[in-house]
Amino acid sequence: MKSEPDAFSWQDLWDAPKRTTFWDGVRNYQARNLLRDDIQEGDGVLYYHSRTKVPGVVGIAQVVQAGSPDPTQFDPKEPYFDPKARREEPTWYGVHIQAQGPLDEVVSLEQLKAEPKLAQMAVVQRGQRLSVQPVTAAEWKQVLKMGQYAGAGR
DNA sequence: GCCAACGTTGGC
DNA sequence: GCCAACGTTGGC
Repeated sequence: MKSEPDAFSWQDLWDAPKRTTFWDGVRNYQARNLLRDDIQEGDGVLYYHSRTKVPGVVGIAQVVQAGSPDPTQFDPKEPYFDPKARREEPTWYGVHIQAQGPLDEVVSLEQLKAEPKLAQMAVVQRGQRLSVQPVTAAEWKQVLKMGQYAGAGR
């Protein structure tokens, strides 16, 4: 999952109540499908900082509740308000995620691109802009290894 | 249903 | 701040 640290950083998630937040505001259909249909409770999350000096994976989170309707689509005061969204059949979804722990070493986009094992990873593909992207089990392991991830709760 | 115009994303 | 990439919009 990509976030711009100016908007909501890894530290913001870490400092949040129960280190948990609802990942809302996604307004892209491909990403919506992932949030609504594919992402399951218990899935691991690579937390990625974009539009920063060194973009890359900074921490590990976990999905603690699978997809549910994103309330901001119904609220005219919200920047993510969608006048076409209907409550009977919500257009946009989000998931609840909880921070597990920071990587010992940030794994930069540059490193991701340089690692042959990650050549197929979504985030290194040209023109890839989705804010939520799939990660395979092998990619997950490799990124944690590169980040010297030492486990949760620190 | 085509496609130009426009808006957004995000690395650089 | 630039601009390539790509999604969306809307006229026709």
